[in-house]
Amino acid sequence: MLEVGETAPLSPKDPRLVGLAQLSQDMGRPAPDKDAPVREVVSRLGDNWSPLILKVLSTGDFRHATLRRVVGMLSAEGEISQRMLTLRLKALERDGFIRRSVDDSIPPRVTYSLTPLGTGLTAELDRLLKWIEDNADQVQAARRRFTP
Amino acid sequence: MLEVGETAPLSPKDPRLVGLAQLSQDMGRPAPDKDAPVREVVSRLGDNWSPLILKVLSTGDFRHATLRRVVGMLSAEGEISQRMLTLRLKALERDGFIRRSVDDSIPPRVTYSLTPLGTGLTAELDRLLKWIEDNADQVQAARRRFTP
DNA sequence: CTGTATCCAAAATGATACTG
DNA sequence: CAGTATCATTTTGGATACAG
Repeated sequence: MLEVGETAPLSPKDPRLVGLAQLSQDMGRPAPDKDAPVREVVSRLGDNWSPLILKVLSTGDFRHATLRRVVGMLSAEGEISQRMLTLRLKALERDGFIRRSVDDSIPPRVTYSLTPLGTGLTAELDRLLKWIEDNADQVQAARRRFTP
Repeated sequence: MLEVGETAPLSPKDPRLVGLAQLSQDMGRPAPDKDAPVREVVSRLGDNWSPLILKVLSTGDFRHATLRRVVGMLSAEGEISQRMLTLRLKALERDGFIRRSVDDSIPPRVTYSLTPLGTGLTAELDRLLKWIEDNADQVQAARRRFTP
């Protein structure tokens, strides 16, 4: 019964674990913290629509139908379904990134806009997008180089 | 046949469209550019495991089994399945963010580490995570305030 | 116009067994 | 040890019809 490879190791004194302690905090204390905003927000940013919605709203306020058309025009996925748009908007509103304003005309006019918090998030998002954009060549080069 | 609401508008002179032009570039030229790294990489960052894998690797090199255990320990989702770990690692390797090194002992020893590109991405990711962390209170406050 | 409800297809993930 | 293959389950998203 020999200990092969790394079956047993990972002792508490492993130097790699030191850096991991803080990370553990960031991703949600104890660990099974499903609602940790960090986790959820990042996950939101990873869906196909939320970043695009945020970016579009960063150029001005939009009403539901218009927003849908503009998002659809900019997306590689084609049109966003009305359902998805509603879902995403609601999630973003819930987290305080966008504001939903209704006026009481008939038919009602609903306008979406970024909150200050949403503006902040979008700014961060822009930084990330810019980095990826700046390094897109390297990514594509790596892909060509890659052999499965 | 009156034009109700925003059915017709969005004329070329709409000031909001100006800001959108650049965005259109960023998200993939023409538009239906599915492989645009920007889109794919962001989407990768949005899955539950990739960011965690990157962050763990940023603390040092790891072998497959160890990485799996460490990631599992830090995740709110519990263990990562062997399959998912393999899938994520392959995707990250394909894009040039991590390196897979095999030595020819028996059994083979496979080690994963960040590439310089991966280190850069992780740094950007950290900035974003930090922003979210710093604003987590506001997000949670918004959630409590939110009424469906 | 701005959504909600329902049904259905597709994608992501996990569990398990198996291989070099 | 490090993976692959396969199947079951969950999650996600789209289409459509309908309501205030």
